[in-house]
Amino acid sequence: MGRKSLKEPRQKEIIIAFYELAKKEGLENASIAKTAQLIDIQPSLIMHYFKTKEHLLYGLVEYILDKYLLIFDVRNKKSLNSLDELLKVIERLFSHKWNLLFDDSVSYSCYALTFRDRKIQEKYRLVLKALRSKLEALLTLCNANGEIKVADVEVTADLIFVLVDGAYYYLSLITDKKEYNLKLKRYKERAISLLNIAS
Amino acid sequence: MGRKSLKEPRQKEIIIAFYELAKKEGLENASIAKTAQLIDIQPSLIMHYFKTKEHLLYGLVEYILDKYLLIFDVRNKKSLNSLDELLKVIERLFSHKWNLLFDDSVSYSCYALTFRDRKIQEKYRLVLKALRSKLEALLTLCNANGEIKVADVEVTADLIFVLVDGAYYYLSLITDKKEYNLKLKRYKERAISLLNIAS
DNA sequence: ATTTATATTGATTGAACGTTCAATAAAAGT
DNA sequence: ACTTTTATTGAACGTTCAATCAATATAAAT
Repeated sequence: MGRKSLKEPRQKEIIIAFYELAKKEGLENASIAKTAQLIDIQPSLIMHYFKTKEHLLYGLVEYILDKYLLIFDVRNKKSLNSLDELLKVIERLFSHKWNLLFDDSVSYSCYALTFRDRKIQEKYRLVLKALRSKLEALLTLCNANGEIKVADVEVTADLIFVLVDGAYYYLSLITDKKEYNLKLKRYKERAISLLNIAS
Repeated sequence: MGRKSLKEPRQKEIIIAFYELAKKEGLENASIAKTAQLIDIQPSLIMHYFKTKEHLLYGLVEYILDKYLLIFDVRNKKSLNSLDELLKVIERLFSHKWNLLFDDSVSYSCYALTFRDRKIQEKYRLVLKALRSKLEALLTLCNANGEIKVADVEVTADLIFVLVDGAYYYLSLITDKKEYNLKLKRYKERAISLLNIAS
């Protein structure tokens, strides 16, 4: 009995508003009051769904990290062979805009929290490990199918992500489109060269 | 005439205090009042030397970025040949603790500012480009001395920094010392393998 | 000694912060 | 109709924030 709980959808709505605000003004300037104003509710309602601002922050981090894993959702109508799927994933990794909601500023701010918040650190660790595992599995599959020849799939998967993460640290600063695309292409080719694709 | 200006040393003192505070509590929790308290001065004195908090932040970013360039100050008593110097620089790049004052949390927070502050973005761009240029010069020198054989020094210098930046994005999360050192060694060897060192 | 420029203090401002709480509204089950 | 549970409001709390300003102190030059 009693009223039906709106907890889940309301929490998500609040997190999304908080994220939108953080994208516009920076995570450090995103407040509960402003978030509430954005979706026309009272600040106290946010406190009702998240006991503290810290919990709201946890919600945001989870929301963002969940998006990371979507990179591997490559499926579409036509069933791809494993190599095409792998290449498509790598393509996505280096496109970085596979998700329009992605925001670099907020991402790095959240990542910075990792160093002072154990829970957030653990969340990140899990996701980054999961990403590597997924790529590793894909490499193993392609290996078995004789499409690529990778000696150590763990090392290679790791290295590809190192390339991706390192690439964007620098690419984020490059405004010149030509230079940006040239560098991006280089990095991507470097990653693909690690695969030893069977000819 | 009039009193001698203390501007430079005082500003530096304030920036360092602000940095220490940011290291402890996170950049987003570092305030002017707390900084003042740390070095036993009035908050208004900080406002005297930095018109706004924004300017204090600029000071901090410059202070941090200046440290980056110290990686290349490898000189000591014995004069090294160019290859040894190069290897020492790479060693440092992958040690990441060449400077005890370095703090990852504050670094990523500052980097996040890049996306919403043009001036900070420009500062970062300049420094990251300078770092690559310096490594490039070193590679060119070693090439000329026949110690290495690098086809495109620009591409290689860039790639080494991509490896460094990408490596630490993941390494920061690894608490297990063994795994940390193993991964670090891998990344470093991968970078060195790009050099084609003459045997 | 006086002038001049800078250093530093200390009080104060208004706005924004996260959080609390009591009160009311709305919806579900009995 | 009554109970129970959750949703939501709106006012208020004390604290901290960046910033302002007038007043005083200090040190150099004349």
